[in-house]
Amino acid sequence: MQRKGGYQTRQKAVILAYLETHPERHVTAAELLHALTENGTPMGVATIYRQLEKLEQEGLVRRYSLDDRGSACWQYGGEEAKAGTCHSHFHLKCTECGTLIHLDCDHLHEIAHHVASDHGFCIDPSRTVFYGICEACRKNAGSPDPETEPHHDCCCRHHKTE
Amino acid sequence: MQRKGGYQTRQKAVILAYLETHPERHVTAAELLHALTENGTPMGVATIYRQLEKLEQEGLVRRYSLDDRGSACWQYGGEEAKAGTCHSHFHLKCTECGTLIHLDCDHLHEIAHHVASDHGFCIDPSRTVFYGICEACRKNAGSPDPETEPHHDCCCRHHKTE
DNA sequence: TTGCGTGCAAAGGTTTTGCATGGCA
DNA sequence: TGCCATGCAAAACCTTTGCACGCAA
Repeated sequence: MQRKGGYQTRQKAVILAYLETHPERHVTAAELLHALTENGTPMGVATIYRQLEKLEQEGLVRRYSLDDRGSACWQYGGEEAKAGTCHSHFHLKCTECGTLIHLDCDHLHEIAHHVASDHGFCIDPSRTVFYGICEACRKNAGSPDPETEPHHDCCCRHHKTE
Repeated sequence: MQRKGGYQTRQKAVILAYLETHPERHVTAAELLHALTENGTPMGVATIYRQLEKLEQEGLVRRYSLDDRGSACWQYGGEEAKAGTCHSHFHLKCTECGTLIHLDCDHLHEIAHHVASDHGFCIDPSRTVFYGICEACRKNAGSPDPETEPHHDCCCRHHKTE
């Protein structure tokens, strides 16, 4: 195995370490810059972008475009992070309040299979984000919509972050 | 009904006309700028963004964030465009070649229902894009992956654009 | 006439790039 | 020693904003 990942530098180690210790977070370049500066290990913005790109190519981190517009963000977890945090499930993002819901649900995996087998398209769950309105915001908006009222009889796990 | 849409200006009409005549396209602000300039009806970038924002608020056009990063794009079709082009189905975007696939599939609508009823989250199909690898690119990459080889026994309609 | 819409240019934020220097192997 | 990585600053992009003027109603 030759030069997998190029040179070993302090900057690369620090970035990876940060992402590793926050496996559930989707971090933007700006947040990373800020966090590492406070961390006592400041570095240039260019370095952050360049290293994130490399780490992504190595399969150690994933890049997302969660914000409707604006900045991209990254998260630890590739093939080598089997213990798995977010690469196996889907994300739901509320366009109202911005809440990000992690949803690990068999129904959704079924869909991915269907699309792959019947439409020839391999969905990448780690890059796909469902946009819509979350439960809380729908209730705040005063449109409970009984037909879609949750009845919580599903075994699927889901939790929120950010 | 008062001032629905404010003043009637040449610029607004031209933008809307362009989107109306290309209902299947997802157009970026830059493309619009270029097209309208060639069209003989040039206008400032700021006007384009401002009008697109208004048209979106009026429900006449939809805003998407299709590109992994970079620019947003817009498409004709809101509540008033019932004949419907893209607001009722899902989009699959190939991260390899950029192809955008429009997929109108019952399985997917079923999923949306499941997520709504069991997880309390109302998915907005018009804003949700599935990322992954399309059939053509998977074959080019030389990884046919027999388990997910398409067998085309699905009645769902799908077509490509852009 | 009133005030929204327009155009231009400047400013905003995110990401990329050029170039000289620094540091890993 | 040979390159790759870094840092800084400038540039590239997309989008928004300020301001004076134009135009719809």
